[in-house]
Amino acid sequence: MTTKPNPATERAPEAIAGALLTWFDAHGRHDLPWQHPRTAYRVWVAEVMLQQTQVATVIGYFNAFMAHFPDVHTLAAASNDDVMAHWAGLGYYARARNLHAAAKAIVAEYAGEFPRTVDELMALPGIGRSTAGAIAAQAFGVWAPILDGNAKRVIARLAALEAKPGTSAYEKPLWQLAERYTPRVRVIDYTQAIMDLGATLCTRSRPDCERCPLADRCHAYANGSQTRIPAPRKRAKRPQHETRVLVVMDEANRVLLEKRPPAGIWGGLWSLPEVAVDADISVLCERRLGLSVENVRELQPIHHGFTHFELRIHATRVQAGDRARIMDASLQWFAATARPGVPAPIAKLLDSPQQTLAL
DNA sequence: AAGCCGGGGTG
DNA sequence: CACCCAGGCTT
Repeated sequence: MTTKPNPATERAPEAIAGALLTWFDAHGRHDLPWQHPRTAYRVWVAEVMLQQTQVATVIGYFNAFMAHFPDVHTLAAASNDDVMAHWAGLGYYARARNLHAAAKAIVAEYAGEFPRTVDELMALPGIGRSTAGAIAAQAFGVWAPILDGNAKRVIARLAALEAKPGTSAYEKPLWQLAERYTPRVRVIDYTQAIMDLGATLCTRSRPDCERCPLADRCHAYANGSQTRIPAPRKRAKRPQHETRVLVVMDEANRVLLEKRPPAGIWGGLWSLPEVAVDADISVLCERRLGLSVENVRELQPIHHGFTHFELRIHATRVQAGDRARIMDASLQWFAATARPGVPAPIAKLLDSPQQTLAL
C-alpha cells in the first residue's frame, strides 16, 4: 500500500542540523556546570542526575557531588551511605545505587578510563540508550544519537508524529529520525543544541515557534499541531496510602534511623523506622527494637505526594528507656546534626521546629 | 507493553 | 491539581 511520505524524513538532514547549530551558537546554553570542564566523569554524573530531573534542580546537587566525589576513583571507593546521602532529595534512588556500582565497574574493568562506545556504556548499570549516546557524544565527540525528553518533543513535532508516547509506534520512528538528524560533525554541540531547543523554545506548553530556527521545516508548525504533540499521557488517579513512622529519641537526643532495603520506595536511604499504622507502639518497640519506651506521643501527621500515589505519614515520638541496645545493623542512632541523608519529607519532619525532637 | 521509581517546577 | 522533567530497569 502507499503511505503518505513524511515531509520531515524527506528533508536533507544536514539542513536541520545546520540550522540548529547556527541557532545554538547564539542562543544555546554554554555555561552549565558539567560543560566546564567537560570530562567523561562529569558528563556521566550530570546525565544520570538529569534523568527525569530538571536542570535547575540538578545544578546544586551536581556541584556538591563533584566537590565530594571529584573523580570516579573517589566515587568507587566511597561508602554506599556516603553516596546515598549526596543523592538524598533528588529522588529515584536506584540511580545513585547504579551510579556507585558503575563507578566500581569502571575502575575494576576499565582501570578508571570510561569506555567510548555506546554498547560498552549501555552495559553499565543505570546507563540506557539515550544516556549512553549523550556520554559518547558529549564526552568523546563520538557520533551517537540521543533521545531524551527534549529531543523526543522536538523531533516528534518536526515529523508531526501523532503516535501515542510510550508506544513503539512513537519510539521507533523517533530513534530512526534521531539517527538521521545527528550530524557527523560537531556532535557535541548538536547534542547540546537539540536539548537546548527543547528546553527553551520547543517547550511542552506554549512553544515559541516564532523564534525557532526549525520552524520552516517543522511539519507540526505547518499544520498547527505543535501544541497537541506530543499527546499528554493520561495518568491513573493516585491511590491513597497510609503508614506510620517512629521518632525514637534517646537520652542524648539522638534519633533512631533505619536503612531501607535497596528496592522499593526510598530504596537504600536512611529513614525513620516504618511500622503498621495501627501498631501497638510499646509492644513493637520492646520486641523489634528491644527497648522500653516512655512518653509516647502522637505527632502531627504529614502528607506527601508521590508521582504514583499519595502517602499520609503518621508519626509517633517515643523516648527510649535506659540500656537501649539496638542489635540490628539496619538500625542506628544518629545525632540530629550528623544524620545521613534522609528522604525529603522525613527531613522536613525532623527539621520541623514544631516537632521539637528534644524531650 | 506496562508498572515502578521522587521530588520539584509549571500552568 | 494535572502534567512533566537530559530515563532505566523489571516483569
